[in-house]
Amino acid sequence: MTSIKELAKKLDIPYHFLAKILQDLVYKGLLTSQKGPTGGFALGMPAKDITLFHIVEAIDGVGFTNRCVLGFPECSGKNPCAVHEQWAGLRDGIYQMLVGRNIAEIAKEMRKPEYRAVAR
Amino acid sequence: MTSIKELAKKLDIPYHFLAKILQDLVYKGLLTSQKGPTGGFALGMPAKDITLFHIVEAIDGVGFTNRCVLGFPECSGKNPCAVHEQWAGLRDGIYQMLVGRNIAEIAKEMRKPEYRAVAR
DNA sequence: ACAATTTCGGACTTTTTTGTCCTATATTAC
DNA sequence: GTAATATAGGACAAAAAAGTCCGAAATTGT
Ligand code: FES
Ligand code: FES
Repeated sequence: MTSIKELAKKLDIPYHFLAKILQDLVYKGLLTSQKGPTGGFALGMPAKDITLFHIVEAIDGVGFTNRCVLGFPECSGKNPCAVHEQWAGLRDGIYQMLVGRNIAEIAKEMRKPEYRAVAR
Repeated sequence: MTSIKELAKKLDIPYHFLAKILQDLVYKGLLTSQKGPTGGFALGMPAKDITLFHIVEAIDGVGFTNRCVLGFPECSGKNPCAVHEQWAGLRDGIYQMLVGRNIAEIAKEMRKPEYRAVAR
């Protein structure tokens, strides 16, 4: 269990700002939380099972998987846009990229101090 | 030359709303414009030369071509993120998809009434 | 020169997103 | 049971984005 206070200090971002993010992630199911002393936040499932796709789903949404990339009302082979075929392949590639990585692996890879989350 | 009035009617979107978009596209170089009667807007270069990439560049920006897809401060082989390699391929695929289509081709393909731009 | 038409660019308003703060509620240890 | 500590959730504020409007400037035809 990690508390907001602790995490906010480590990440050097405002307490209340972080609080809202974490609470949202609890709501989305990615984290669990516990109140009271010794309370805090923890992963909602084993790190091995949390993929980048889960995170993108919680933070940005995954509408890209079924929406037309050119913005047309629907994406289907019935009425394909100019890049429908090409996009189908790329979209699948992105999906595979996201589901193929879990945060247990990633955490292991990212043990270098150079890696710091940053506001886009 | 097409006027705002005419286009707004065809697309069934507010006049002033469209005006701002067109003026922005002139500023970005995608369109040219002329004032006065018989004035209006026209393509800034031959339709054959305007690719989807130009349009994405003008509307959304093309930061995706050199930014880390996970949001880290920089994207380079020196300090690759967990999906840097995979993303490099996909990113290039997207780029090729965008530069490989010009609006002359697309216009020809999209002569069907089913195709209507829509606010996402 | 004048009147009509059309874009230009900034001001303004509204809506959405982002960020902050405060009170309530749950949990723990004593 | 009480005090301390932690998250929950809504209210509030600020900032950004999206959309609207209007007067100015340019162009055309008479
Ligand atoms: S219709 Fe455009 S991506 Fe499928
Ligand atoms: S470092 Fe993340 S995509 Fe290159």
